[in-house]
Amino acid sequence: MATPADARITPRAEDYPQWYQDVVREADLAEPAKVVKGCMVIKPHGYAIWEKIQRELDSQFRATGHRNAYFPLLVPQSFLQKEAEHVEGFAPELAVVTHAGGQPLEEPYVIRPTSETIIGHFFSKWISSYRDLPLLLNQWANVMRWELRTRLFLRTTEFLWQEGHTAHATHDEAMEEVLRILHVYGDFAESFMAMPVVRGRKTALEKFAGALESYCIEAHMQDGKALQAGTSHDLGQNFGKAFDVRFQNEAGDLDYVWQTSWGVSTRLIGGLVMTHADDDGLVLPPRLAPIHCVIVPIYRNDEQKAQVLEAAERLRKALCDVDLSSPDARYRDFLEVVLDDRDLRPGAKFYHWERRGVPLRIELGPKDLAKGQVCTKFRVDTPVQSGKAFVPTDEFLATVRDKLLAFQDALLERARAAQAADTVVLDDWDDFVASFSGEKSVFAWCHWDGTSETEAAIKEATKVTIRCIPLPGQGPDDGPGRCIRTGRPSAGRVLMAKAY
RNA sequence: CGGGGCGUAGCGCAGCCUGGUAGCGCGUUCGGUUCGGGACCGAAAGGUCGGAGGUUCAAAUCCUCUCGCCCCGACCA
Repeated sequence: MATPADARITPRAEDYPQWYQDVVREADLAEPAKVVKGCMVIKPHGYAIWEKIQRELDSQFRATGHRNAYFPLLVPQSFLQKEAEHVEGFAPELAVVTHAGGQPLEEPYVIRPTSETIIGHFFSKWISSYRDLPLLLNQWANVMRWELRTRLFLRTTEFLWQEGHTAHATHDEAMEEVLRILHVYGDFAESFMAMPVVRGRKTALEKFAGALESYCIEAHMQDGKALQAGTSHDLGQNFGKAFDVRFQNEAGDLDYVWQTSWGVSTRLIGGLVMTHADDDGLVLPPRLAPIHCVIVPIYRNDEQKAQVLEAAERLRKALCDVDLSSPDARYRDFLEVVLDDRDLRPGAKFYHWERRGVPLRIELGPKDLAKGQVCTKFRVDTPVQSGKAFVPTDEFLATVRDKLLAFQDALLERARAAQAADTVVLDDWDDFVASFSGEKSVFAWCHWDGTSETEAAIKEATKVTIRCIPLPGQGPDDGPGRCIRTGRPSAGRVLMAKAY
Protein backbone atom coordinates (compact mmCIF):
# COMPACT_ATOMS: atom_id res chain seq x y z
CA MET A 1 0.00 0.00 0.00
CA ALA A 2 2.82 2.41 0.70
CA THR A 3 3.67 4.81 -2.08
CA PRO A 4 7.28 4.57 -3.14
CA ALA A 5 8.99 7.81 -2.22
CA ASP A 6 10.67 8.16 -5.59
CA ALA A 7 7.63 7.90 -7.81
CA ARG A 8 5.94 10.74 -6.05
CA ILE A 9 4.01 13.43 -7.83
CA THR A 10 3.90 16.61 -5.78
CA PRO A 11 0.24 17.47 -5.13
CA ARG A 12 -1.03 20.49 -7.03
CA ALA A 13 -2.07 22.24 -3.86
CA GLU A 14 1.43 21.93 -2.44
CA ASP A 15 3.47 23.26 -5.35
CA TYR A 16 1.83 23.69 -8.72
CA PRO A 17 4.96 24.24 -10.85
CA GLN A 18 6.63 21.24 -9.24
CA TRP A 19 3.49 19.18 -9.87
CA TYR A 20 3.65 20.09 -13.54
CA GLN A 21 7.25 18.94 -13.83
CA ASP A 22 6.54 15.77 -11.90
CA VAL A 23 3.64 14.86 -14.20
CA VAL A 24 5.67 15.49 -17.34
CA ARG A 25 8.46 13.31 -15.96
CA GLU A 26 6.29 10.53 -14.54
CA ALA A 27 4.15 10.36 -17.69
CA ASP A 28 7.36 10.00 -19.66
CA LEU A 29 6.45 12.87 -21.99
CA ALA A 30 9.73 14.77 -22.10
CA GLU A 31 12.85 15.75 -20.23
CA PRO A 32 15.14 18.75 -20.26
CA ALA A 33 17.96 18.19 -22.76
CA LYS A 34 20.39 19.86 -20.31
CA VAL A 35 23.29 19.51 -22.75
CA VAL A 36 21.51 22.09 -24.89
CA LYS A 37 20.25 25.03 -22.89
CA GLY A 38 16.51 25.49 -22.78
CA CYS A 39 15.80 22.60 -25.10
CA MET A 40 13.94 19.40 -24.38
CA VAL A 41 13.83 15.84 -25.56
CA ILE A 42 10.28 14.92 -26.44
CA LYS A 43 10.05 11.26 -25.55
CA PRO A 44 7.96 8.73 -27.50
CA HIS A 45 4.84 9.05 -25.35
CA GLY A 46 4.95 12.84 -25.64
CA TYR A 47 5.80 12.81 -29.31
CA ALA A 48 2.94 10.44 -30.05
CA ILE A 49 0.55 13.06 -28.65
CA TRP A 50 2.10 15.64 -30.96
CA GLU A 51 1.64 13.29 -33.88
CA LYS A 52 -2.05 12.97 -33.07
CA ILE A 53 -2.33 16.74 -32.85
CA GLN A 54 -0.59 16.99 -36.22
CA ARG A 55 -2.77 14.38 -37.81
CA GLU A 56 -6.00 16.14 -37.00
CA LEU A 57 -4.86 19.69 -37.67
CA ASP A 58 -3.17 18.72 -40.89
CA SER A 59 -6.40 17.11 -42.01
CA GLN A 60 -8.27 20.32 -41.14
CA PHE A 61 -5.79 22.50 -42.98
CA ARG A 62 -6.09 20.40 -46.11
CA ALA A 63 -9.85 20.44 -45.85
CA THR A 64 -9.73 24.24 -45.84
CA GLY A 65 -7.61 24.37 -48.98
CA HIS A 66 -4.09 24.60 -47.60
CA ARG A 67 -1.05 22.71 -48.80
CA ASN A 68 2.11 21.88 -46.94
CA ALA A 69 5.53 23.17 -47.94
CA TYR A 70 8.90 23.52 -46.32
CA PHE A 71 11.22 26.53 -46.15
CA PRO A 72 14.84 26.79 -44.95
CA LEU A 73 15.69 26.72 -41.26
CA LEU A 74 18.18 29.55 -41.79
CA VAL A 75 17.09 33.04 -42.76
CA PRO A 76 19.42 35.80 -43.99
CA GLN A 77 19.77 38.27 -41.16
CA SER A 78 18.82 41.17 -43.43
CA PHE A 79 15.39 39.61 -44.04
CA LEU A 80 14.41 40.12 -40.43
CA GLN A 81 15.23 43.81 -40.70
CA LYS A 82 12.86 44.51 -43.55
CA GLU A 83 9.80 44.80 -41.33
CA ALA A 84 10.51 47.33 -38.59
CA GLU A 85 8.14 46.07 -35.91
CA HIS A 86 9.03 42.46 -36.66
CA VAL A 87 12.77 42.93 -36.16
CA GLU A 88 12.18 44.90 -32.99
CA GLY A 89 9.99 42.13 -31.63
CA PHE A 90 12.28 39.23 -32.43
CA ALA A 91 15.83 40.64 -32.40
CA PRO A 92 16.44 39.94 -28.70
CA GLU A 93 15.64 36.25 -28.98
CA LEU A 94 17.46 35.28 -32.15
CA ALA A 95 20.12 32.61 -32.45
CA VAL A 96 22.55 33.60 -35.19
CA VAL A 97 24.83 31.45 -37.32
CA THR A 98 28.00 33.40 -38.04
CA HIS A 99 30.32 30.65 -39.23
CA ALA A 100 29.93 27.75 -41.60
CA GLY A 101 32.34 25.48 -43.35
CA GLY A 102 35.10 26.77 -41.13
CA GLN A 103 34.72 30.31 -42.46
CA PRO A 104 32.93 33.42 -41.20
CA LEU A 105 29.79 34.02 -43.26
CA GLU A 106 29.55 37.20 -45.29
CA GLU A 107 26.05 37.68 -43.98
CA PRO A 108 25.00 35.82 -40.83
CA TYR A 109 21.95 33.61 -40.89
CA VAL A 110 19.42 33.64 -38.10
CA ILE A 111 17.76 30.40 -37.11
CA ARG A 112 14.10 31.08 -37.88
CA PRO A 113 12.06 32.29 -34.92
CA THR A 114 9.12 32.21 -37.37
CA SER A 115 9.10 32.27 -41.15
CA GLU A 116 7.14 35.34 -42.29
CA THR A 117 10.27 36.93 -43.73
CA ILE A 118 11.67 34.10 -45.80
CA ILE A 119 8.21 33.12 -46.95
CA GLY A 120 7.54 36.75 -47.88
CA HIS A 121 10.63 36.60 -50.06
CA PHE A 122 9.32 33.58 -51.93
CA PHE A 123 5.79 34.91 -52.15
CA SER A 124 7.19 37.89 -54.04
CA LYS A 125 8.71 35.49 -56.59
CA TRP A 126 5.61 33.35 -56.92
CA ILE A 127 2.83 35.91 -56.99
CA SER A 128 2.26 38.28 -59.85
CA SER A 129 -1.42 38.06 -60.68
CA TYR A 130 -4.71 37.91 -58.84
CA ARG A 131 -4.94 34.50 -60.48
CA ASP A 132 -2.10 33.36 -58.18
CA LEU A 133 -4.25 34.18 -55.17
CA PRO A 134 -5.15 33.12 -52.66
CA LEU A 135 -1.93 31.28 -51.88
CA LEU A 136 -2.56 29.03 -48.91
CA LEU A 137 0.49 27.31 -47.38
CA ASN A 138 1.32 25.57 -44.17
CA GLN A 139 4.66 24.43 -42.81
CA TRP A 140 5.34 21.89 -40.06
CA ALA A 141 8.65 22.94 -38.62
CA ASN A 142 10.89 23.65 -35.69
CA VAL A 143 11.73 27.20 -34.70
CA MET A 144 14.07 28.70 -32.15
CA ARG A 145 13.60 31.59 -29.80
CA TRP A 146 16.24 32.31 -27.20
CA GLU A 147 13.89 32.77 -24.30
CA LEU A 148 15.30 33.85 -20.97
CA ARG A 149 13.28 31.36 -19.04
CA THR A 150 12.09 28.02 -20.30
CA ARG A 151 9.60 25.42 -19.11
CA LEU A 152 8.99 22.02 -20.63
CA PHE A 153 6.50 22.30 -23.51
CA LEU A 154 5.25 25.72 -22.39
CA ARG A 155 8.32 27.63 -23.48
CA THR A 156 11.43 25.93 -24.81
CA THR A 157 14.25 27.43 -26.83
CA GLU A 158 13.46 25.16 -29.75
CA PHE A 159 9.90 24.08 -30.31
CA LEU A 160 7.82 22.30 -32.91
CA TRP A 161 4.86 23.98 -34.50
CA GLN A 162 2.95 24.56 -37.64
CA GLU A 163 2.91 27.96 -39.25
CA GLY A 164 0.34 28.79 -41.87
CA HIS A 165 1.13 31.57 -44.32
CA THR A 166 -1.40 32.86 -46.78
CA ALA A 167 -1.68 35.69 -49.28
CA HIS A 168 -4.94 37.22 -50.48
CA ALA A 169 -6.17 39.83 -52.92
CA THR A 170 -8.27 41.74 -50.42
CA HIS A 171 -8.27 42.52 -46.74
CA ASP A 172 -11.73 41.05 -46.38
CA GLU A 173 -10.55 37.74 -47.77
CA ALA A 174 -7.54 37.74 -45.47
CA MET A 175 -9.77 38.44 -42.49
CA GLU A 176 -12.02 35.55 -43.42
CA GLU A 177 -8.96 33.34 -43.43
CA VAL A 178 -7.74 34.63 -40.05
CA LEU A 179 -11.07 33.85 -38.43
CA ARG A 180 -11.54 30.56 -40.27
CA ILE A 181 -8.28 29.29 -38.80
CA LEU A 182 -9.02 30.73 -35.39
CA HIS A 183 -12.14 28.61 -35.35
CA VAL A 184 -10.27 25.55 -36.59
CA TYR A 185 -7.99 26.04 -33.58
CA GLY A 186 -10.82 26.66 -31.16
CA ASP A 187 -12.82 23.69 -32.33
CA PHE A 188 -9.75 21.48 -32.22
CA ALA A 189 -8.93 22.56 -28.67
CA GLU A 190 -12.43 21.76 -27.49
CA SER A 191 -13.27 18.69 -29.56
CA PHE A 192 -9.92 16.93 -29.48
CA MET A 193 -8.06 18.30 -26.48
CA ALA A 194 -11.22 18.67 -24.40
CA MET A 195 -9.77 22.04 -23.48
CA PRO A 196 -12.25 24.90 -23.46
CA VAL A 197 -10.94 28.16 -24.90
CA VAL A 198 -11.93 31.78 -25.22
CA ARG A 199 -11.63 33.14 -28.74
CA GLY A 200 -10.64 36.73 -29.05
CA ARG A 201 -8.42 39.49 -30.35
CA LYS A 202 -5.14 40.61 -28.84
CA THR A 203 -4.51 44.14 -27.61
CA ALA A 204 -1.83 46.28 -29.23
CA LEU A 205 0.62 45.34 -26.49
CA GLU A 206 0.05 41.60 -26.90
CA LYS A 207 -0.23 41.28 -30.67
CA PHE A 208 2.34 39.65 -32.95
CA ALA A 209 5.28 41.85 -33.95
CA GLY A 210 4.45 42.96 -37.47
CA ALA A 211 0.73 42.16 -37.47
CA LEU A 212 -2.17 44.55 -37.87
CA GLU A 213 -4.20 42.44 -35.48
CA SER A 214 -3.67 39.12 -33.72
CA TYR A 215 -6.44 36.74 -32.81
CA CYS A 216 -6.02 33.98 -30.28
CA ILE A 217 -7.51 31.17 -28.30
CA GLU A 218 -6.89 31.39 -24.57
CA ALA A 219 -7.21 28.33 -22.36
CA HIS A 220 -7.85 28.12 -18.64
CA MET A 221 -5.29 26.18 -16.60
CA GLN A 222 -6.09 24.55 -13.28
CA ASP A 223 -4.23 27.24 -11.33
CA GLY A 224 -6.39 29.95 -12.85
CA LYS A 225 -3.74 31.18 -15.24
CA ALA A 226 -4.28 31.52 -18.97
CA LEU A 227 -2.40 29.80 -21.73
CA GLN A 228 -2.25 31.33 -25.18
CA ALA A 229 -2.92 28.15 -27.08
CA GLY A 230 -2.99 29.37 -30.65
CA THR A 231 -2.74 32.57 -32.66
CA SER A 232 -3.98 33.76 -36.03
CA HIS A 233 -2.61 37.02 -37.38
CA ASP A 234 -3.92 39.59 -39.79
CA LEU A 235 -0.62 40.80 -41.27
CA GLY A 236 -2.29 43.42 -43.44
CA GLN A 237 0.09 44.53 -46.18
CA ASN A 238 3.04 44.93 -43.81
CA PHE A 239 5.04 41.98 -45.08
CA GLY A 240 3.74 42.47 -48.61
CA LYS A 241 5.31 45.90 -48.61
CA ALA A 242 8.48 44.76 -46.84
CA PHE A 243 9.08 41.98 -49.36
CA ASP A 244 7.50 43.61 -52.37
CA VAL A 245 4.80 41.00 -52.81
CA ARG A 246 2.72 42.70 -55.50
CA PHE A 247 0.12 41.42 -57.89
CA GLN A 248 -1.95 42.77 -60.74
CA ASN A 249 -5.61 42.85 -59.82
CA GLU A 250 -8.55 42.32 -62.15
CA ALA A 251 -8.58 46.01 -63.02
CA GLY A 252 -4.95 45.73 -64.08
CA ASP A 253 -3.59 47.79 -61.17
CA LEU A 254 -0.64 46.74 -59.03
CA ASP A 255 -1.39 46.13 -55.38
CA TYR A 256 0.32 44.55 -52.39
CA VAL A 257 -1.05 41.24 -51.14
CA TRP A 258 -2.87 40.89 -47.84
CA GLN A 259 -1.25 38.20 -45.73
CA THR A 260 -2.10 36.08 -42.74
CA SER A 261 -0.06 33.77 -40.54
CA TRP A 262 -1.14 31.41 -37.80
CA GLY A 263 0.30 28.74 -35.59
CA VAL A 264 0.02 26.28 -32.77
CA SER A 265 2.97 24.56 -31.13
CA THR A 266 4.07 21.78 -28.84
CA ARG A 267 2.94 24.15 -26.11
CA LEU A 268 -0.48 22.55 -26.62
CA ILE A 269 0.86 19.47 -24.84
CA GLY A 270 1.64 21.60 -21.81
CA GLY A 271 -1.91 22.88 -21.99
CA LEU A 272 -3.23 19.36 -22.14
CA VAL A 273 -1.32 18.50 -18.97
CA MET A 274 -2.45 21.56 -17.05
CA THR A 275 -6.06 21.18 -18.14
CA HIS A 276 -6.64 17.54 -17.29
CA ALA A 277 -3.86 15.96 -15.22
CA ASP A 278 -4.33 15.35 -11.51
CA ASP A 279 -2.26 14.41 -8.49
CA ASP A 280 -2.01 10.83 -9.79
CA GLY A 281 -0.49 11.93 -13.08
CA LEU A 282 -1.48 12.57 -16.64
CA VAL A 283 -5.06 12.35 -17.90
CA LEU A 284 -5.52 12.15 -21.64
CA PRO A 285 -8.67 12.66 -23.69
CA PRO A 286 -9.22 9.57 -25.89
CA ARG A 287 -8.98 11.54 -29.14
CA LEU A 288 -5.35 12.41 -28.41
CA ALA A 289 -4.26 9.45 -26.30
CA PRO A 290 -1.41 7.48 -27.88
CA ILE A 291 -2.72 4.47 -25.95
CA HIS A 292 -6.48 4.30 -25.40
CA CYS A 293 -6.72 1.15 -23.48
CA VAL A 294 -4.50 -1.14 -21.43
CA ILE A 295 -5.39 -4.72 -20.59
CA VAL A 296 -4.01 -5.97 -17.30
CA PRO A 297 -4.19 -9.76 -17.00
CA ILE A 298 -4.81 -11.23 -13.56
CA TYR A 299 -3.65 -14.73 -12.66
CA ARG A 300 -2.25 -16.82 -9.83
CA ASN A 301 -0.53 -19.67 -11.60
CA ASP A 302 0.81 -20.74 -14.98
CA GLU A 303 -2.39 -22.46 -16.00
CA GLN A 304 -4.47 -19.36 -15.29
CA LYS A 305 -1.83 -17.18 -16.89
CA ALA A 306 -2.04 -19.14 -20.15
CA GLN A 307 -5.83 -18.98 -20.22
CA VAL A 308 -6.04 -15.32 -19.30
CA LEU A 309 -3.35 -14.22 -21.73
CA GLU A 310 -5.03 -16.06 -24.55
CA ALA A 311 -8.35 -14.40 -23.83
CA ALA A 312 -6.66 -11.05 -23.31
CA GLU A 313 -4.97 -11.29 -26.68
CA ARG A 314 -8.31 -12.06 -28.33
CA LEU A 315 -9.82 -9.05 -26.58
CA ARG A 316 -6.91 -6.87 -27.67
CA LYS A 317 -7.37 -7.81 -31.30
CA ALA A 318 -11.08 -7.16 -31.13
CA LEU A 319 -10.48 -3.74 -29.58
CA CYS A 320 -7.95 -2.85 -32.25
CA ASP A 321 -10.79 -2.96 -34.79
CA VAL A 322 -12.74 -0.28 -32.95
CA ASP A 323 -12.57 3.01 -34.83
CA LEU A 324 -12.87 6.16 -32.75
CA SER A 325 -13.03 8.56 -35.70
CA SER A 326 -16.12 10.59 -36.42
CA PRO A 327 -18.08 9.93 -39.63
CA ASP A 328 -16.73 13.08 -41.34
CA ALA A 329 -13.11 12.40 -40.45
CA ARG A 330 -10.60 11.97 -43.24
CA TYR A 331 -8.68 9.25 -41.48
CA ARG A 332 -9.41 6.23 -39.35
CA ASP A 333 -8.63 6.35 -35.65
CA PHE A 334 -8.32 2.78 -34.49
CA LEU A 335 -7.88 2.09 -30.81
CA GLU A 336 -4.33 1.64 -29.60
CA VAL A 337 -4.38 -1.16 -27.08
CA VAL A 338 -1.60 -2.48 -24.88
CA LEU A 339 -1.72 -5.91 -23.32
CA ASP A 340 0.55 -5.51 -20.32
CA ASP A 341 1.96 -8.99 -19.84
CA ARG A 342 5.02 -7.85 -17.92
CA ASP A 343 5.96 -9.87 -14.89
CA LEU A 344 4.72 -7.30 -12.39
CA ARG A 345 1.95 -7.34 -9.88
CA PRO A 346 -1.31 -5.85 -11.19
CA GLY A 347 -1.24 -2.93 -8.78
CA ALA A 348 2.12 -1.80 -10.09
CA LYS A 349 0.76 -1.88 -13.62
CA PHE A 350 -2.30 0.15 -12.63
CA TYR A 351 -0.12 2.94 -11.29
CA HIS A 352 2.22 2.76 -14.27
CA TRP A 353 -0.53 3.37 -16.81
CA GLU A 354 -2.41 5.86 -14.69
CA ARG A 355 0.64 8.11 -14.52
CA ARG A 356 0.75 7.99 -18.32
CA GLY A 357 -2.85 9.05 -18.66
CA VAL A 358 -4.28 6.00 -20.43
CA PRO A 359 -8.05 6.65 -20.52
CA LEU A 360 -9.33 3.11 -20.03
CA ARG A 361 -8.04 0.10 -18.14
CA ILE A 362 -9.38 -3.41 -18.49
CA GLU A 363 -8.68 -6.06 -15.90
CA LEU A 364 -9.12 -9.60 -17.03
CA GLY A 365 -8.88 -12.51 -14.61
CA PRO A 366 -10.12 -16.08 -14.17
CA LYS A 367 -13.39 -14.92 -12.60
CA ASP A 368 -14.10 -12.70 -15.61
CA LEU A 369 -13.32 -15.50 -18.02
CA ALA A 370 -15.75 -17.75 -16.16
CA LYS A 371 -18.48 -15.11 -16.31
CA GLY A 372 -17.74 -13.88 -19.85
CA GLN A 373 -17.11 -10.35 -18.63
CA VAL A 374 -14.40 -7.72 -18.34
CA CYS A 375 -13.59 -5.31 -15.55
CA THR A 376 -13.25 -1.73 -16.76
CA LYS A 377 -12.05 1.42 -15.12
CA PHE A 378 -11.63 4.88 -16.58
CA ARG A 379 -8.64 7.03 -15.68
CA VAL A 380 -10.82 9.40 -13.69
CA ASP A 381 -14.32 9.02 -12.32
CA THR A 382 -16.91 10.91 -14.32
CA PRO A 383 -20.64 10.58 -14.88
CA VAL A 384 -19.64 8.07 -17.59
CA GLN A 385 -18.39 5.61 -15.01
CA SER A 386 -17.17 5.71 -11.46
CA GLY A 387 -14.82 3.08 -10.14
CA LYS A 388 -14.59 -0.42 -11.54
CA ALA A 389 -17.43 -1.87 -13.60
CA PHE A 390 -17.99 -5.47 -14.66
CA VAL A 391 -19.46 -5.69 -18.14
CA PRO A 392 -20.30 -8.70 -20.34
CA THR A 393 -17.58 -8.90 -22.99
CA ASP A 394 -19.96 -8.61 -25.96
CA GLU A 395 -21.64 -5.59 -24.48
CA PHE A 396 -18.28 -4.06 -23.70
CA LEU A 397 -17.05 -4.40 -27.27
CA ALA A 398 -20.30 -3.00 -28.58
CA THR A 399 -20.19 0.06 -26.34
CA VAL A 400 -16.53 0.83 -25.79
CA ARG A 401 -16.38 3.42 -28.57
CA ASP A 402 -19.35 5.33 -27.16
CA LYS A 403 -17.94 5.05 -23.67
CA LEU A 404 -14.60 6.50 -24.71
CA LEU A 405 -16.26 9.33 -26.56
CA ALA A 406 -18.51 9.97 -23.58
CA PHE A 407 -15.38 10.05 -21.44
CA GLN A 408 -13.90 12.59 -23.86
CA ASP A 409 -17.03 14.75 -23.46
CA ALA A 410 -16.93 14.34 -19.69
CA LEU A 411 -13.36 15.64 -19.61
CA LEU A 412 -14.43 18.69 -21.59
CA GLU A 413 -17.34 19.28 -19.23
CA ARG A 414 -15.07 18.88 -16.24
CA ALA A 415 -12.63 21.41 -17.71
CA ARG A 416 -15.50 23.77 -18.48
CA ALA A 417 -16.69 23.52 -14.92
CA ALA A 418 -13.18 24.26 -13.63
CA GLN A 419 -12.98 27.28 -15.88
CA ALA A 420 -16.43 28.48 -14.84
CA ALA A 421 -15.50 28.11 -11.19
CA ASP A 422 -12.46 30.32 -11.79
CA THR A 423 -14.30 32.91 -13.86
CA VAL A 424 -15.50 36.14 -12.33
CA VAL A 425 -16.97 39.42 -13.49
CA LEU A 426 -15.26 42.25 -11.65
CA ASP A 427 -16.01 45.96 -11.48
CA ASP A 428 -14.08 47.00 -8.41
CA TRP A 429 -10.34 47.56 -8.42
CA ASP A 430 -9.85 46.33 -4.83
CA ASP A 431 -11.68 43.10 -5.68
CA PHE A 432 -9.48 42.81 -8.72
CA VAL A 433 -6.26 43.19 -6.74
CA ALA A 434 -7.49 40.69 -4.14
CA SER A 435 -8.38 38.15 -6.84
CA PHE A 436 -4.81 38.23 -8.14
CA SER A 437 -2.84 38.57 -4.92
CA GLY A 438 0.23 36.41 -4.54
CA GLU A 439 0.27 33.58 -7.04
CA LYS A 440 -3.49 33.61 -7.46
CA SER A 441 -5.14 34.02 -10.81
CA VAL A 442 -8.67 33.86 -12.16
CA PHE A 443 -10.37 34.56 -15.46
CA ALA A 444 -11.67 38.04 -14.83
CA TRP A 445 -14.06 39.80 -17.20
CA CYS A 446 -13.46 43.49 -16.69
CA HIS A 447 -13.99 46.79 -18.41
CA TRP A 448 -10.93 48.49 -19.83
CA ASP A 449 -10.58 51.95 -21.31
CA GLY A 450 -8.83 50.65 -24.40
CA THR A 451 -5.44 52.30 -23.83
CA SER A 452 -2.04 50.62 -23.70
CA GLU A 453 -1.15 52.90 -20.78
CA THR A 454 -3.89 51.44 -18.62
CA GLU A 455 -3.07 47.90 -19.71
CA ALA A 456 0.58 48.43 -18.78
CA ALA A 457 -0.38 49.97 -15.44
CA ILE A 458 -2.58 46.97 -14.59
CA LYS A 459 0.24 44.61 -15.50
CA GLU A 460 2.74 46.59 -13.48
CA ALA A 461 0.49 46.55 -10.43
CA THR A 462 -0.75 42.95 -10.57
CA LYS A 463 1.13 40.95 -13.30
CA VAL A 464 -2.27 40.54 -14.92
CA THR A 465 -2.52 41.00 -18.67
CA ILE A 466 -5.40 41.36 -21.06
CA ARG A 467 -5.62 37.92 -22.60
CA CYS A 468 -8.04 38.97 -25.27
CA ILE A 469 -10.91 41.11 -26.36
CA PRO A 470 -13.57 38.43 -26.82
CA LEU A 471 -15.26 37.71 -30.10
CA PRO A 472 -19.07 37.99 -29.93
CA GLY A 473 -20.51 35.25 -27.72
CA GLN A 474 -17.18 34.54 -26.03
CA GLY A 475 -17.59 36.94 -23.11
CA PRO A 476 -20.39 38.29 -20.92
CA ASP A 477 -21.53 40.64 -23.72
CA ASP A 478 -23.20 42.91 -21.20
CA GLY A 479 -22.59 46.19 -22.96
CA PRO A 480 -20.48 49.24 -22.17
CA GLY A 481 -19.20 50.21 -18.74
CA ARG A 482 -16.36 51.91 -16.93
CA CYS A 483 -12.70 50.84 -16.86
CA ILE A 484 -11.87 48.90 -13.71
CA ARG A 485 -8.64 50.85 -13.32
CA THR A 486 -9.37 54.37 -14.56
CA GLY A 487 -13.16 54.62 -14.56
CA ARG A 488 -13.08 55.87 -18.13
CA PRO A 489 -15.65 54.59 -20.65
CA SER A 490 -15.31 51.05 -21.98
CA ALA A 491 -17.11 49.46 -24.91
CA GLY A 492 -17.16 45.97 -23.38
CA ARG A 493 -15.46 43.57 -21.05
CA VAL A 494 -12.10 41.98 -21.81
CA LEU A 495 -10.57 38.82 -20.39
CA MET A 496 -7.88 39.46 -17.81
CA ALA A 497 -5.64 36.86 -16.21
CA LYS A 498 -2.09 36.01 -15.41
CA ALA A 499 -0.55 34.09 -18.25
CA TYR A 500 1.97 31.39 -18.98
C1' C B 1 19.71 39.26 -17.47
C1' G B 2 18.58 40.36 -11.72
C1' G B 3 17.15 37.62 -6.98
C1' G B 4 16.79 32.69 -4.72
C1' G B 5 17.41 27.24 -4.72
C1' C B 6 20.11 23.11 -6.72
C1' G B 7 23.67 19.62 -9.67
C1' U B 8 26.46 12.92 -5.76
C1' A B 9 24.15 5.41 -9.39
C1' G B 10 18.42 5.16 -14.07
C1' C B 11 14.95 8.25 -10.44
C1' G B 12 14.57 10.70 -5.52
C1' C B 13 18.09 12.07 -1.87
C1' A B 14 21.89 11.96 2.54
C1' G B 15 27.05 13.03 3.14
C1' C B 16 29.82 19.03 2.67
C1' C B 17 29.54 23.16 8.10
C1' U B 18 34.31 20.25 11.02
C1' G B 19 38.86 17.38 4.20
C1' G B 20 40.76 11.00 5.44
C1' U B 21 38.14 3.80 1.69
C1' A B 22 31.08 7.29 -1.68
C1' G B 23 26.11 5.88 1.17
C1' C B 24 20.45 5.25 1.58
C1' G B 25 15.47 4.35 -0.65
C1' C B 26 13.23 3.11 -5.17
C1' G B 27 14.42 1.05 -9.82
C1' U B 28 17.62 -2.71 -12.63
C1' U B 29 19.78 -8.08 -13.14
C1' C B 30 19.62 -13.34 -11.35
C1' G B 31 17.04 -17.22 -8.18
C1' G B 32 12.69 -18.44 -5.38
C1' U B 33 7.86 -17.52 -3.30
C1' U B 34 3.91 -14.17 -5.00
C1' C B 35 -0.04 -11.81 -8.24
C1' G B 36 -8.21 -8.34 -8.52
C1' G B 37 -4.50 -1.19 -6.25
C1' G B 38 2.67 0.24 -5.87
C1' A B 39 4.85 -7.83 -2.94
C1' C B 40 8.61 -10.45 -0.09
C1' C B 41 13.30 -13.15 0.78
C1' G B 42 18.31 -13.99 -0.94
C1' A B 43 22.33 -12.63 -4.18
C1' A B 44 24.41 -9.02 -7.66
C1' A B 45 25.48 -5.08 -11.07
C1' G B 46 25.70 0.12 -11.33
C1' G B 47 28.95 6.49 -9.55
C1' U B 48 35.22 10.61 -13.77
C1' C B 49 30.34 13.30 -6.86
C1' G B 50 28.05 18.73 -13.65
C1' G B 51 33.01 20.64 -15.80
C1' A B 52 37.89 23.22 -15.36
C1' G B 53 41.53 25.20 -12.32
C1' G B 54 43.53 26.01 -7.37
C1' U B 55 44.76 24.97 -1.90
C1' U B 56 46.39 20.33 0.56
C1' C B 57 50.18 14.58 2.12
C1' A B 58 44.89 13.94 0.98
C1' A B 59 38.96 17.31 -1.97
C1' A B 60 32.09 15.16 -3.05
C1' U B 61 33.63 18.32 1.19
C1' C B 62 37.59 24.43 1.19
C1' C B 63 38.60 28.57 -2.80
C1' U B 64 38.04 30.59 -8.00
C1' C B 65 35.88 30.26 -12.64
C1' U B 66 32.40 27.90 -15.72
C1' C B 67 28.08 24.93 -17.68
C1' G B 68 23.22 23.42 -16.73
C1' C B 69 18.45 22.74 -14.17
C1' C B 70 14.32 24.66 -11.06
C1' C B 71 11.54 28.84 -8.73
C1' C B 72 10.40 34.35 -8.61
C1' G B 73 10.87 38.77 -11.89
C1' A B 74 11.74 41.24 -16.80
C1' C B 75 10.88 38.80 -22.36
C1' C B 76 7.77 35.42 -24.94
C1' A B 77 4.02 30.43 -28.65
